[in-house]
Amino acid sequence: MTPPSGPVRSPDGDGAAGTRVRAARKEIGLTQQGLAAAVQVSRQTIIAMETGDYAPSVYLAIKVAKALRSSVEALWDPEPPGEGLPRAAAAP
Amino acid sequence: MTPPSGPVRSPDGDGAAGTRVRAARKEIGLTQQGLAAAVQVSRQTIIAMETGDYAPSVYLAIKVAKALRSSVEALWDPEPPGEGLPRAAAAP
DNA sequence: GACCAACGTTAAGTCCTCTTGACGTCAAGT
DNA sequence: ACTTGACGTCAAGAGGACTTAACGTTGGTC
Repeated sequence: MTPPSGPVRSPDGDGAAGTRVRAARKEIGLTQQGLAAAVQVSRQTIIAMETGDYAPSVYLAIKVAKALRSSVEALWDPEPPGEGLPRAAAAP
Repeated sequence: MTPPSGPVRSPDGDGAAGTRVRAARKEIGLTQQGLAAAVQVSRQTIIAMETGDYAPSVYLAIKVAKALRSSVEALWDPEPPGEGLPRAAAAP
């Protein structure tokens, strides 16, 4: 069975990252428009990011994490550190 | 002038992230197929990531960074830490 | 009431991230 | 010579990340 293609998305699809982004944004007192301006995207993009199951490009995620004084892993990692050791990569 | 839409990409478009991903992969002795299997994407995706100006989704980037025992910022941040303080976000 | 800021939804369009399949090249081993 | 593994390129297709524009709702102020 062929998996659907398209950008890799959150494994659980519950929009948890969007909730964390919104919380971090409010933590530093930014509006959605303010964050949008800070990272040079449209406000619609910020709304989609906060309200939906959305997978931004890594470059946008980095800009957002910096603007929110956080890190990409803190905002988007489905398995926060301490929840389990990284899976050992298979050797060739 | 309307900017072209589509995923946010590397600001300098020089494929530097791909070079870092490849170096990190070789550092731990993985083949492209091995990394592809570890992060559950196709080998073509890994090739595109390493050889082109490519902006993976943040979720794929996190999986790759973990498999390579690194971090998203280390592999994809165009401005590594220490190159400048984060820009202060505008208050509402 | 009017006005404003902030937010959420809808729509249509452009661009790119992924997928599979196939082919070719290179290097090492037998 | 042949075989195998590793890598890079090309093609076509599906899905979605972004864009602008517009509208509606909510809450606060005057």
